[in-house]
Amino acid sequence: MATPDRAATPDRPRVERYDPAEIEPRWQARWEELDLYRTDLHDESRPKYYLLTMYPYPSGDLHIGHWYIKTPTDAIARFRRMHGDNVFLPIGFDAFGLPAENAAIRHRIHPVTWTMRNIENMRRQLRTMGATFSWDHEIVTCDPAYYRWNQWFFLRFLEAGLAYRAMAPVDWCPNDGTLAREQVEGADRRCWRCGAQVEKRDLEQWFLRITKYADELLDFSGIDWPEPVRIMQTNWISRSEGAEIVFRTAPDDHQPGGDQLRVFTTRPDTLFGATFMVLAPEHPLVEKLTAPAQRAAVEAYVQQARRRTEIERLSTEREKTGVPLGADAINPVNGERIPIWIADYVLSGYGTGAIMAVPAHDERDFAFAVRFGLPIRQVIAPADALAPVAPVAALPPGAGLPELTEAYVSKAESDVLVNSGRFSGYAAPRGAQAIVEALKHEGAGDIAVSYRIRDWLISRQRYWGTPIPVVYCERDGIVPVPDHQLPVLLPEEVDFKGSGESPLKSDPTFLNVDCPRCGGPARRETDTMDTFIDSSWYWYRYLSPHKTDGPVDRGLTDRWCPVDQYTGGAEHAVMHLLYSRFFTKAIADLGLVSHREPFRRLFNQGQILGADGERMSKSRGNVEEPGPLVARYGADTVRLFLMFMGPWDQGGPWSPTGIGGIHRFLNRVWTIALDSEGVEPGDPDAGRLPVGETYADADRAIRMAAHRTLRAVTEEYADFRFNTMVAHLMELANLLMRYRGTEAAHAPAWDEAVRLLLLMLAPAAPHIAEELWARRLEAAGEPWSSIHTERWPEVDTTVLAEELREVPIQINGKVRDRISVPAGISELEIEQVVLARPRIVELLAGRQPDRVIHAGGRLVNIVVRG
RNA sequence: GCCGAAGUGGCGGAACCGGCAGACGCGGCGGACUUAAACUCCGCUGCCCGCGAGGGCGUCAGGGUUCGAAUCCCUGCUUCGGCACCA
Repeated sequence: MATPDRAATPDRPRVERYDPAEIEPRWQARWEELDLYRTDLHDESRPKYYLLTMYPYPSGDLHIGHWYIKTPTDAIARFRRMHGDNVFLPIGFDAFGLPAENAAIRHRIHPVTWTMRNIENMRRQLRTMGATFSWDHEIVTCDPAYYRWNQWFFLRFLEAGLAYRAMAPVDWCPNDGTLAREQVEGADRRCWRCGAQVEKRDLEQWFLRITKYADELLDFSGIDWPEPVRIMQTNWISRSEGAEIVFRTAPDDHQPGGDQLRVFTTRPDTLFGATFMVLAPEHPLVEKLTAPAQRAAVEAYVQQARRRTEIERLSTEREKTGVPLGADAINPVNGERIPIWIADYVLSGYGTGAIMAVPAHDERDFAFAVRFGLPIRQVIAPADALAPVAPVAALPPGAGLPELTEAYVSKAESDVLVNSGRFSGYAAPRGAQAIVEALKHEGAGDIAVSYRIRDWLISRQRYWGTPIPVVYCERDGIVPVPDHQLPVLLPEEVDFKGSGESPLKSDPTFLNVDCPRCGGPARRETDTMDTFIDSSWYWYRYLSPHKTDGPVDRGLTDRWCPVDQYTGGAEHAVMHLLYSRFFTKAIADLGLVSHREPFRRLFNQGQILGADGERMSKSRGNVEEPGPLVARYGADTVRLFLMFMGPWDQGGPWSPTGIGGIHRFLNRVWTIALDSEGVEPGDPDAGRLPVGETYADADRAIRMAAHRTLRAVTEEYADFRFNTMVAHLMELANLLMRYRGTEAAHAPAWDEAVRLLLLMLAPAAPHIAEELWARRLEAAGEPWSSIHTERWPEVDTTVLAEELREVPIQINGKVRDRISVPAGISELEIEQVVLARPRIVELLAGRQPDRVIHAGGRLVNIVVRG
């Protein structure tokens, strides 16, 4: 601890030491008592600033990672407030989800109890950060007052055709039923509880039609988001343009043929090179087209594909597998019969679940053809391969082309079609166009767009989530729950043994209901919603958390949205942020909000890892708690240390090494502010101005340093560069420390520098800044007012204009000398001074400079030969 | 495999537009204060040569552009993040 009292002399009173444990709770209580940070959402006299930080999952304890995320966000809020903005910084809890349910199964504790206990704990811990959250707007997503609106949105989506039901595979354990992704463990995919082999099973589930907005979601104009996030979302959506082509099955001994087989291709120009077709094993026509002789092999393959672990299926290294159906398809462009195969490298979920295989021009098809001895026909060639032979169209098949040893995959516009009937000789892009037009004429194809993104599967076969508000009536089928019956409450008395089915099925009073339409017997939907639904609109609810006649307050969302700044982890770059954008667009189309993008600016902060470099988690035992550090150094030190560690978007492994340096810095600030007269007995030069410096020099140096620091720090806060911001404050403090006890410490410049230092420190280390501010006011006999309601100071540019600039002088790019020049001196003048310097004259040794380069007055480089 | 980010002292990192490499902090060394220790304060601290003034070498490796490159370009290596047979 600092012991400035060591410097006490009989004439001067002892100065108390810096004691964060006393200061911090006192100010936190005071701020709360004064409602200092309550945001008046209806105050229109100031510009609004909606600052959103991703709401935490209430895992139980706040770890150092939460501080790393939230603390700089709080500094931003305070910084904006000091600029006169009306800042809204809400907080809440992402309270639904699997961990609560797992706790229920493992420890026989109800998810409600577990969750609410954790939230209580985290609320208390969050307050120790000294952050300015608007607690009066808190939301908790497992509260029926919140999730009823999930249900309400779902019903609106259902009406609008944005929600629908379809079959989809889930991970299924024979003992424990449906499993979430985290419940499937290990490379061989075993159940987390019983260890049984997990398989895929098809269930009817609910989807939201996010694909309807695919094109709009690719458009990021008007929002300021990090490039990597935009790229990730763009890749996730993956729009590809091409054609859909209709093949027909050929008649044979077993079936009459004529069935349509639609394929999507980005390369219709390669149609003549299609030598076989491949269907996904799940393709609906597989059953019908399979020849009796192939039936056993096909069924075995389909079975195998279903059981295959994801790891295997995802491996691109794996050798291609597949089975012929024993049926043929007819190529619409030339009437050629080609065999139909099934193979798991064709995905049922993308395009049409079927492809035309063009082995000459697709690596995967090439590998497959080689493996199974299927023909490979080159139909695209680089222009120069054919140059000597003309006309191309007259060539016999394959003439002049070397045999392919690998697929020729090229997007060169100069490529030419060969072996393609009347299209031979066309340049590839024109060939593609011509072939599609020809197909279109015959109703056998058209241009088409395909997306990688799938509709959003929101059904979860779990308890701890929002019940999906529909019932299944024996007579009326799917019936939505009417609005006035919302919320459909989660029943409390359910069975968490976790065996087989959703706990919701174990409660007959929940399960069995009267049909809202006919009053007859009906069964409730027992699936709950993906928790990403909760987080897809929570920032709207923050504005009016207690509203009962609708999910959002139109007046407030119009005024406060879109969110000005969103901060959160990059792990949400795709799912959460894409779903949120979708939700906003969807509810804009429903007329509920009047903007189409939720977050104007996004910043991804990095992640703090455990000391072992791994993600912090209880199971790894590498969770770092801030509690002991706060107890030892205080919240301000911990806040500042987290900001100082490195760039905020970088994160990294946790190490408290160096936190003492921050604490020493705050001690120095304390000393500077309260004990400017004191001198350090350990410093031989203490109390004396540096050699050769006059009082006026010192005064100017202090003023200059303060304003230079202010200029830098202001920019650094605005750009979230907190690490260098802290470094600049340290530099200023170090400089002031040198003048402590000298006559310069009595001057107005000193006083102003201290004042600026405290104001600049206030957003980052709010408690110590407030304490020292209060003491200054008291010493000056002025009434107290909080430093956090002060205006951010202005840089005095006239001070900076007096600055002397040090200019390095290089000879052939190496620094050999330096001179001090006043700002505004001309290049010619500089050059004259430079060339007269004894050291430069000596080093030039009579040689004439070839060139003298001036880098905007920042540097001089003399270029000389030899 | 593809897409993205990044490689700088013993460590975290700084250098924002191509212009002083290593700010600031940690650690280390030396010193002051102290009966002593802790605390605090002061000085030094990239590597090599030199008593010194000073010089040489240095930003993952190799090449290039430039008066000048950590920064731009090419090739390669390593690490991290995302996606992963998307027709």
